[in-house]
Amino acid sequence: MSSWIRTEYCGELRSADLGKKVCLNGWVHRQRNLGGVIFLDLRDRSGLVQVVVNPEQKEIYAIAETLRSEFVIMVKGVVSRRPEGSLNKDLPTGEVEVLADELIILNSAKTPPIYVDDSHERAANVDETVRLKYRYLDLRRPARQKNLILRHRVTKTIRNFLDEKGFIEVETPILMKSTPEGARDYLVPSRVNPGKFYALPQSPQLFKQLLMVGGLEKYFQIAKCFRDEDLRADRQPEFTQIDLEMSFIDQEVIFNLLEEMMVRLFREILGVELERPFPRLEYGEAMERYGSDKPDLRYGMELIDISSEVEDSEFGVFRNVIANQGIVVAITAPGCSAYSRKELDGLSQLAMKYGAKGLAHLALKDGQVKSPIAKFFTPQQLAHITEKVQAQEGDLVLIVADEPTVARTALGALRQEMAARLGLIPEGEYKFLWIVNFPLFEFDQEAGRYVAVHHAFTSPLPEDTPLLEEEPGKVRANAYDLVLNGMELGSGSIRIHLRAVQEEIFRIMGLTEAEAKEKFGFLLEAFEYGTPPHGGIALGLDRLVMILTGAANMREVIAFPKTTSATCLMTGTPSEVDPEQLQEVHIKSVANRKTLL
RNA sequence: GGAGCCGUGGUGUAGUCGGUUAACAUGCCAGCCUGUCACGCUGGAGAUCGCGAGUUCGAGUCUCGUCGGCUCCGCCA
Repeated sequence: MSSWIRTEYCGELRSADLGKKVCLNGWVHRQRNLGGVIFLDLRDRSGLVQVVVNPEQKEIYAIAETLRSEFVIMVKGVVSRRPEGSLNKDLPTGEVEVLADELIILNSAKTPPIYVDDSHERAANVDETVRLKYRYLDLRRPARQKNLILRHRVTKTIRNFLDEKGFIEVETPILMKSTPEGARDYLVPSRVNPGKFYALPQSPQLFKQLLMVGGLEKYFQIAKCFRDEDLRADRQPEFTQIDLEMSFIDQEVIFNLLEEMMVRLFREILGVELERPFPRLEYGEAMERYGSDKPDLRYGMELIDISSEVEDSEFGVFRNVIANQGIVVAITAPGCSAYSRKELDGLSQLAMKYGAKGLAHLALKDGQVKSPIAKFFTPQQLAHITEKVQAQEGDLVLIVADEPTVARTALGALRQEMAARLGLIPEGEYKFLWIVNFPLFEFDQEAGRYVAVHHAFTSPLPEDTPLLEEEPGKVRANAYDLVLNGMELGSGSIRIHLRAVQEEIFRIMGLTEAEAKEKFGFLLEAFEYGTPPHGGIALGLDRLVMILTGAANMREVIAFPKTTSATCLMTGTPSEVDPEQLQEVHIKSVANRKTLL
């Protein structure tokens, strides 16, 4: 028998191929046995084509009768035009069919526990537990493959782009040193160094800076990163960054590069033209106007400070908040004046999740302002408020009074919720922006010290460096975030390249000289050997692909993702290991001791 | 660490006020059917209702616990 290796992909056959003798490999997507003729939908990565097996072909007809879903087969035959009236316009290959004259079963298959056929929603509706356990079957679904193929095109486009721009892709270690600050590390015990541990990188940060010291000048990497923190829909414990770093540059160089990269990417992947330059927003302004450092600019509904409108009112809650350096902020939800008590309670609970103590509201209906708190305000005060927030008849004004960050964050969450409920978020729009001038430090109450907002290697803005000594909390950072549609897509900074500055930052963060030397001595030393000014950025590839595919969850764009509890249902990761293995790496587990106590 | 939602044949769901035979669709198996394409028709098998306690004459249904999944807060420089 001649070769069974495919000559064509199923989904690519067209009328132009009529008369061609082809050999196909793939999975039986569906079998339709009409009692005489048998139709097979044969599926491979490229799509489906209909195969016809006629009873006259006795040998292969007998085989075709035994075929079941997901059997792996080889079919040889001639591409033929379908008879008049039996064309399928819903299928790209719908004008043709393959008349089988050879058919062999390469492998049989048990009945799949999930639907591979996603012609209907049922495939996507199968419980995710089952789909994660049988991930290899879930991956056969065209919708899944589409995401992975798009992801491939994204990384390919980015590699080409950065290569054209003179970047060198360099791999950095996966086994590296645990460093303080930041997320929890995944630890790997060392067998040959008893009691010592490697850590998996949270990002290649230090290595990419050392590559700049090493004179590479332009580096990038599609880098796996690991953070042992709790998961979210857009957070996996291992994820991928598009990581890059450049020497002899400033912020503008990075912005230009990234904007050009995004323009290229959205054009090639989605056929969407992005507008440049991307808008820039100061961190403080973003918080004030949107209650978020990653605002979604696809809709308005901005936060409005009404502190001065309410400070003279009879409402004690507002007055107290203002007296204690707090603020009163509001948003206007158009057309929501008829919200029920229950709906308002729901919004109130949302606000409280973000630390707000409550949520006040004003409903503008029947030409009046209706609200449980209306009695504390004069008609004139109410008019001032509704005017300030530009509320009209039929609108609902939501008000949070609290310490500034809490008030804004809570109301920012409400802004997002209301926009979603009211359908104000347009699909197919991509609103990029840069957030700039982040604070360099924030004071961590729990730790009782300053911690870096971005990371410890971020340089302060030159004009703010005089403040380092006296008021570290007021120093702004040479750092920036790239935000897209309310998602933090990337984060970067111009780094410190002077030893003295780096030591000062460590000192402010509460590291003693000895600690700094022990943890980061190699970096400090490197800075003494001609380190160029440098900076860079890292983009979350998974998040980028989520937006490009419209995925609601990161699991949809990762081939083998983890569950919310950081496990893999297919392989059963993580798992216990043999006591011998533990002994070899000098580890004794106390996991069970806790439960016994 | 905390909150919420979910868990019923392979899969997706229904299951009333707690009432004895757990329903429907799809998938699966068998038979019939020569132009279907989510083929059709007929018949059949398939569930101790996630697990464990408790309340009750009686629990898929109520209570408590536990496990798993998902979403969110904290956390994620």
